[in-house]
Amino acid sequence: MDERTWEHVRTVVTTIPPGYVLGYGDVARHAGLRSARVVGRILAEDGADLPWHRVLRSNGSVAEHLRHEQLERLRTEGVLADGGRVDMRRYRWEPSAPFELPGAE
DNA sequence: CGAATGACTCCAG
DNA sequence: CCTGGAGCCATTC
Repeated sequence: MDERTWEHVRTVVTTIPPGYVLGYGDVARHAGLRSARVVGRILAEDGADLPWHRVLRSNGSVAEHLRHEQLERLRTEGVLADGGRVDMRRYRWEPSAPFELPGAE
């Protein structure tokens, strides 16, 4: 793994504004990666000082061992999870359209 | 080098 | 909408 790759991932994750989230796959794309698993691995090892809680699965669920902490952190930012599941359609952050009205499906 | 593992994703049923 | 099963990528044994 190149150092640059890690930097890219860190940059993307840090860029996600509070109140919004991204999927591992999304972060992978923005960072120029092709695998979401790699993003997960990087966050697992180097995500301690990053807003890693703003990254979740594409379906809005999160890994079991992180479920509690992650959902709690998101909740403090206004991202509410229903049934242990976050509404990606509502909170998903798109760099090109961050001004989409919340709740406006 | 092959097999197992994990903060994942997609497709079928 | 929920479950399984297969695919994927990099790392570790």
